[in-house]
Amino acid sequence: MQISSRFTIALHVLACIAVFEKQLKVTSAFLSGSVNVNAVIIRNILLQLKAAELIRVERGTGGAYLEQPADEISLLDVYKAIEPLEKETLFRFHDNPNPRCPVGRNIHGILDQRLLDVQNTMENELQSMTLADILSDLTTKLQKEKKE
Amino acid sequence: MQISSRFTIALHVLACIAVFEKQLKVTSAFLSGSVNVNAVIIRNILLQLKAAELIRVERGTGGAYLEQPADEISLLDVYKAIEPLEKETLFRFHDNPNPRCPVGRNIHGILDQRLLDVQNTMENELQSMTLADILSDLTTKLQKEKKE
DNA sequence: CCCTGTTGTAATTACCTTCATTACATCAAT
DNA sequence: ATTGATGTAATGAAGGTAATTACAACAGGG
Repeated sequence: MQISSRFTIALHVLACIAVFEKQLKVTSAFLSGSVNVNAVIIRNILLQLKAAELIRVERGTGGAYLEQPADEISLLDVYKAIEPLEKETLFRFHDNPNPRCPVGRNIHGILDQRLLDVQNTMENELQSMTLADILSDLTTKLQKEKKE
Repeated sequence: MQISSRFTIALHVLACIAVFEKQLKVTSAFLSGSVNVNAVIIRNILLQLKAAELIRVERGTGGAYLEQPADEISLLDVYKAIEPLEKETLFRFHDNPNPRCPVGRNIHGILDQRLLDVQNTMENELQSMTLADILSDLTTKLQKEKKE
């Protein structure tokens, strides 16, 4: 099972806002064109990013803007804004192990901590990367493009 | 989006096999009773664990057995046996970013490496834990049960 | 004040994955 | 041959993803 593409879409959206917000009005239609998914999907993602206070969206006139500096928006911030993980655990657990089996009645307690460790490790890695890193990679790539 | 419960089911199954294989015939019906999911689900998981050479399954007579020592079966081995992500990545990517947008035509290349780093970090953590660790936790818990 | 462009939001649809369930062929030992 | 188990296919329900249509709410310009 994979993590939904809405996460990478959100990163794409944030990168677009950072790059274009000074030059033009970054609307859901514009973002829809760059990401190439339906504008309603974009708008829902914008709502989630706004709820997490990562961006600001102008209601009537249109346009999205970063609400925090790029180096303070970590990939974990975006991940948590987008992924509505039930009970916050990455790993789903089978519901009703048999309490009359010594393994069945203990497996949940045993695995919970270890799987949480795995999840925390992953989230720490996500926290170590910021939108600024993405933007830095991007300018590097764009400069390479110019040379050719 | 969460990782399928088939992963924790597989760990439950392996723990049961390790605990019971010397005492009784560990059949899919028995495992189904301990895990509390349908026997066909168990059988399919057993097939995947067998394909990964983690267990052996007796065809006509029935019964599953560990094919490797518990301290050589890492949680990553189980994860890879169960989750059919072989060629795919943990993070799904939106398909067709607009190549005429400077962000759109570069976002994939930029994010790929960073998301792969995150995935590798998670997998390394999974590799550091083995079935023997789970069994050790289990015996500790069972001894505590006895005291009460 | 109304028109226009945009956001916020609901509803519908199609598709995919997970898991439960039924059914049955295959197999090994007695 | 009978028995008890595995291997495997097919179907259905439930839930999530994403596309799409539709429209109310809103802000600014003419």
